Amino acid sequence: MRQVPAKLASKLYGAAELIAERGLADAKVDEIADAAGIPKATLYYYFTGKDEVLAFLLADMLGLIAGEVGTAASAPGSARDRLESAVEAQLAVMLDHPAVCRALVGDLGRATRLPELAAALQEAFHRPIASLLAEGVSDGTLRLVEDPGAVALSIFGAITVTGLSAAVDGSSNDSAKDAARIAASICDLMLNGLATTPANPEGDR
Amino acid sequence: MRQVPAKLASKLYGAAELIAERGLADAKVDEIADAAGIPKATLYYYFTGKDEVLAFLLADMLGLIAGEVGTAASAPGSARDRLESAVEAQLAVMLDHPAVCRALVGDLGRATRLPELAAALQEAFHRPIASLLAEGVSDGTLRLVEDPGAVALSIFGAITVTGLSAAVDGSSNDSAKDAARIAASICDLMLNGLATTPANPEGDR
Amino acid sequence: MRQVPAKLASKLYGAAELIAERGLADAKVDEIADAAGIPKATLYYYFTGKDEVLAFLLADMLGLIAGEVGTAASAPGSARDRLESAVEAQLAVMLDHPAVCRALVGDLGRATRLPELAAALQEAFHRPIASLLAEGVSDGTLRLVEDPGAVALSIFGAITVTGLSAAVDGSSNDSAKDAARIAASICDLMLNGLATTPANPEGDR
Amino acid sequence: MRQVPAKLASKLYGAAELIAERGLADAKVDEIADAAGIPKATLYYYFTGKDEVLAFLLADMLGLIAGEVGTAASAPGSARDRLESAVEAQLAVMLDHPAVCRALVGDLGRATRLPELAAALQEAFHRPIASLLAEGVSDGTLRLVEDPGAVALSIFGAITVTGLSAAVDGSSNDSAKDAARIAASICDLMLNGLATTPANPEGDR
DNA sequence: CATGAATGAGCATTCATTCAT
DNA sequence: CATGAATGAATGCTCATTCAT
Repeated sequence: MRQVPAKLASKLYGAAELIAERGLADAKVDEIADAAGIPKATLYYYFTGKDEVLAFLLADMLGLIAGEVGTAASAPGSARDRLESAVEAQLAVMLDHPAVCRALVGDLGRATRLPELAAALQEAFHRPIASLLAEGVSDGTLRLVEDPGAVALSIFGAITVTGLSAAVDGSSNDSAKDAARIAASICDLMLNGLATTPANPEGDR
Repeated sequence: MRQVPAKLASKLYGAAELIAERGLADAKVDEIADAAGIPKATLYYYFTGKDEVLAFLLADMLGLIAGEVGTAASAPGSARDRLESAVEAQLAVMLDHPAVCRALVGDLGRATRLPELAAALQEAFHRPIASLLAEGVSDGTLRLVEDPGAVALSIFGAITVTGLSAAVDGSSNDSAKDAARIAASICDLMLNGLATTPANPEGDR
Repeated sequence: MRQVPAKLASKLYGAAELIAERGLADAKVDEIADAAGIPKATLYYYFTGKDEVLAFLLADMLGLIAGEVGTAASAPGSARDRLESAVEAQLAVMLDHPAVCRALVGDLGRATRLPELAAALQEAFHRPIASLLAEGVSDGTLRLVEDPGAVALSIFGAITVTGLSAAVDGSSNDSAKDAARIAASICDLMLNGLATTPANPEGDR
Repeated sequence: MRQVPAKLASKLYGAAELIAERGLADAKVDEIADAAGIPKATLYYYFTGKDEVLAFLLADMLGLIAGEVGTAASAPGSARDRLESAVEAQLAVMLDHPAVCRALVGDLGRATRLPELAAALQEAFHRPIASLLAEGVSDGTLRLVEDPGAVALSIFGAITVTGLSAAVDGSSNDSAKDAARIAASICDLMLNGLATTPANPEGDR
């Protein structure tokens, strides 16, 4: 895989919608090239095959997301506040790039099959949350739970599915506002819970 | 698509693992037929094509899941208790059929593309939760949230992603126990939240 | 091939239109069965295979035609008069059964490949004409030509192509009248020729 | 269907014999490709399917025939002489390309189904004859008949069937001589008729 | 006798990839 | 450096035929 020129990379994003629509496996190289507006053979000049094209696209997208979330997560403030920022950042980036997001999550199943992709997903989405949970326990702004891994996964799932749903829906056109609203809902749920009575001291079950 | 005999349906489940492993697009019809132990042409006698085979499998699985979750959700007891039962039921059925579940979520992207499947998913997973949330507000066991749709989606996401993760992992062999443990974690999170201080009265942001 | 019940035979004629439309090779057994209104497997009860079904249909049709033409050709009268009757009979039967005729002639190419069919065609269409030409020379009503075979073939071709054209066209609904009119044209041509000056005695070349 | 390179076109003629022998429906794409000496996939690069390959071949052949016949028909001389030339030209080209001719007539049934092909046939064979008949009336070398369309069709049929018969037979190896001999027979018939007595003035029937 | 269900064997078509220019 | 033309290797699907009932 040669150094991909920025111009080509940006053109390739034009294919994200296609991938979101058809799925990775069903997106033909011809279609990807057409959607990107470049000759098919040119793809093969820069990439060694279809999979590499897709890997490049996904990696690029994930890098973007990881960056934004990472920034929010490492800002100053309490872990709890930063968790809220990170949730919002994650939703914001998903709603900003709905096609990319659909392509990514739509072929989530591939994560099961491509370890590399699974790791990148973990890095971009899951780890920041897990870290913030731990930090929250340290700085006293979040309580200690029994199975932090499951909780991080739950939060990740809540964000991802809610974000995907909004991305697929696509009816709104103020994505920043949507992200803020949804993030508020999720954070309210995750922080305050739904119970009308405080948890009894003996545990929940 | 002809009426599929029960015997054939059950044989087809033998192909779920394959689909989970390879993904639908990469699972050759020959392989599916082999995995199910039936001649390829017989598949085409009952289904109009590869996609219909998958659609049948997914629909069948979703029906199963919907049944189990529905039973839990409509048992006697407070809505809050039933929510906990439903979460556990959902996780239990996911862990009971890990291959099916992986196939389902693995091709989740298809849900974006097949409205029919999206509707079935909604029916099996999402709606029971949404209903219980509303009932909880009525019977006073769950508090009223601002955006119940987003909350239901979040819970659905938490369960699904956590369940998928456990299904993919597959290291344990007491799935019922796993389901109970994970369900407890999720419910603790969803009911009690993570905040160390009660939500301030002005709202969280 | 079992004795074919008359009822079945008549039903099979319902498939002639289909064969005319699609061609023999492209008419699927399923389609033939559907067109005839009988179960596909029943065809296989009476016939050993697709080809036999087709052979039966074609043979039956040709038998019909041969009979009508034969009757006209063996009526009393001069050979020349009987030639005219035979031409008209042939056209009449073609226009009476346009689908059969199209199926038969449309797959004329098959005659090249199925010797049996070629022989039957010869018998039904070509031989009566050749015989009448010879008889006409004997009874003095038709002149002797140099290559009687070529002439018989020419007449056969003129009738067949003209009849096929009319059968395909299908715009008229008085087939008997059409047949008479076309037959008159052909006979006028074949008997009197187009030359404005009599043939010179040395022959045409 | 892309622009077909001349080289490819000429190679495809190598498959005409095969199509003539087997018929289009029974000629496998593999066999056609083999007979033409090109990879199967290359056929699909230029044509959208098997049918288009045949359509191209037939159209190409018909173009050839139309050219030769057109030349003969537009030479100087009386219409009657040119009719004789055209008949001979048509037979000559049929006997020169027996495989093509057999393929053409063999799938003549297709003409019933492909309007495009029917039009091309009309153009190549039928129209020149019809024109010459009309011109013959004008220049006084051919008499006026009642139904010129039927007569043109009859002549076309006579030539085609006779030519096909000779092409299928294929026993001779001096095709030019054969064409001349058959053409003479047909022209003798068409010009002078078979009647031993002149047509009676009241018409033939 | 007749037929619904099932299938073996084959085939048209697709598509990722190569490579000469 | 970029690409139009060409193709090898699969693969989804069809369809004539069988057979238990």
